[in-house]
Amino acid sequence: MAATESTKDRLHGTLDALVLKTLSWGPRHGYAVARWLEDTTQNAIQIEEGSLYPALYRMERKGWIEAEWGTSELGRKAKFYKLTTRGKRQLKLETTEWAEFAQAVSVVLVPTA
Amino acid sequence: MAATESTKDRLHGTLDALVLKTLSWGPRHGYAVARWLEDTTQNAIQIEEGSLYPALYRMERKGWIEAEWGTSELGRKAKFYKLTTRGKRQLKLETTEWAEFAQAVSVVLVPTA
DNA sequence: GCGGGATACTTAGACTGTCAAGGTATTAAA
DNA sequence: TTTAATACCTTGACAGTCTAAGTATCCCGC
Repeated sequence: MAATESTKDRLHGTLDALVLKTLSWGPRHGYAVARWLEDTTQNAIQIEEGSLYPALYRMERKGWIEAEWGTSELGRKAKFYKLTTRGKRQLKLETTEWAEFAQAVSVVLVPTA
Repeated sequence: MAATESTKDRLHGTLDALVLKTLSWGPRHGYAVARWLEDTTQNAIQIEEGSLYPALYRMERKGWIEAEWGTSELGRKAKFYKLTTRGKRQLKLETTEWAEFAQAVSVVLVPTA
């Protein structure tokens, strides 16, 4: 509700890159990934759990990340994900693509120049 | 194929703004909208017809644009769309949202600053 | 005058990724 | 003992994109 209805749609095809980038700072469990993204973007980006966990499984299947059970900072059971080599490559690729796409959209939407 | 598979996904929730913006320069028919966007972005943004026309119908239903049959520059029957007042408002809104979203994503992906 | 290519619109169907909303379990605080 | 925060998981719905196929017109070259 807070963010406008359509804001969510924009995550399409970008969520993966955001999660990969978050993990590039070191292993984290899912919940922490979501918190970190919200904090870092001052809630501009909010990730629903129903989007996050499926995304993590997806990326694990693709070999971009690896999971391992551990203990969270607060002493709770948690699954820690870490970036693989392929994940790093993928992150690099998606970052470039995002930059190009964002640039193109900006050219259209804000052409005042 | 040319653009990576995920590039397309990024259009999600952005296509409307792009089309509205295109029409803000004056009425155009669908085909011309697609051409203009491709030209302006040097093919970084490619719009499939199966996405474009449904998007136009959707926005017409929402009252953001209005259609009128006319004749194209090449003397062919074509449906010209023009922005309504509500469409202009919507464009403004989506432009702002896009800027915020893109900013947030950039903060995450390119934090080197 | 005939075929091919660009123009221009339409629609059906599949797919994918996000979301909402529910659930489990543990821990700490109230 | 009840509440809230942490942490994970799952189901089902939905929306918007894509692929792919079709219609029709017009122009050009041969």
